[in-house]
Amino acid sequence: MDREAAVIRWGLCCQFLDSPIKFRTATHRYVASLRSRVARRYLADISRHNAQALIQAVERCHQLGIGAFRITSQILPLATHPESGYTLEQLDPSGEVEATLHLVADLADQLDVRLSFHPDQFVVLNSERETVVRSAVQELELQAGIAEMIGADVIVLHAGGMGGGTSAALERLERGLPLLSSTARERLALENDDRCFTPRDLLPLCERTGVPLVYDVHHHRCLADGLTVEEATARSSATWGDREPYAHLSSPRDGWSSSNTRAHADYIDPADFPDAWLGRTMTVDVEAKAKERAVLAVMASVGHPEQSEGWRSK
DNA sequence: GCATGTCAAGTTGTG
DNA sequence: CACAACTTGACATGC
Repeated sequence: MDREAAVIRWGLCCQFLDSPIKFRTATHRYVASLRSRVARRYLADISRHNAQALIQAVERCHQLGIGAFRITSQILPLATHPESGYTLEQLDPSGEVEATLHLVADLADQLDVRLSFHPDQFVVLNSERETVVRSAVQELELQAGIAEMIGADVIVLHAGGMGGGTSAALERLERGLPLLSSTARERLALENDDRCFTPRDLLPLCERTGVPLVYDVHHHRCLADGLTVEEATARSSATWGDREPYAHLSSPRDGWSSSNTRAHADYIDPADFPDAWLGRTMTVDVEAKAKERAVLAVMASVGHPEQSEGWRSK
């Protein structure tokens, strides 16, 4: 009978610092200045480049012992833009990009690199404005489609705005869930943020709907709710059922006693790694500006806590 | 080559 | 009321 040892799966967010792997982006203003055939070729180039970069990213993570990778929302830049937008079929009629994305799925599976998405702040499923909700659904569906192709099992979303108060906002969020396809809905996870929604706010919704909670301990420390880190860890982990729980870790750039504790530091201060996470099996995305260097550093320091004395990011 | 100004989107909180 | 802060670069352009 083999029983897997409890272990943290460390995750890198979106980009590399030292490794020569770059994801390209595009701006609407520039694309709009091109003739349509040129624009399509330009965007097709970028999507081919980014799909290849994703293969390299998965390989590089594996080489470094990094077990998770968050994919940039710009992987297919402007895909959902009202004017410059496109479908993968239009952009890539030969299916080359799609074939590469299927290779990513095989590779990530083989190398055991967990892939996720994290739509950015413009994606607000609980907005009071209908048009905003519609574009949020559109963006989530796009990312879900890519997620399905590459085998990403998580799309992490902030709960959104607070218009009308916390309970009204949470109700709107819950009403937004059925607007999603099963592909998107099955991958959706919510994250506590540092301004509006705490774990205590979100856990009941997560427990009731089956949408798991990604526990961001830095946000929780910025916006406390009476739950201890231990309690929030246990309850959020439980929302993942049989799946591996997901959490976020970062350190404040200017320290915990500064006026701005929200900005992220280059590295993780080992003191910020919660004791409650020791001995757990979970994925921890490292949100730090020094990217893979920071992931490797925190892996080493948590693995050898006796050596972390006096260790500082700056 | 290198510096510069600009970039789709929402929401909150500060000045 | 206007604007920065979030994830923060990366891009094309102009010198």
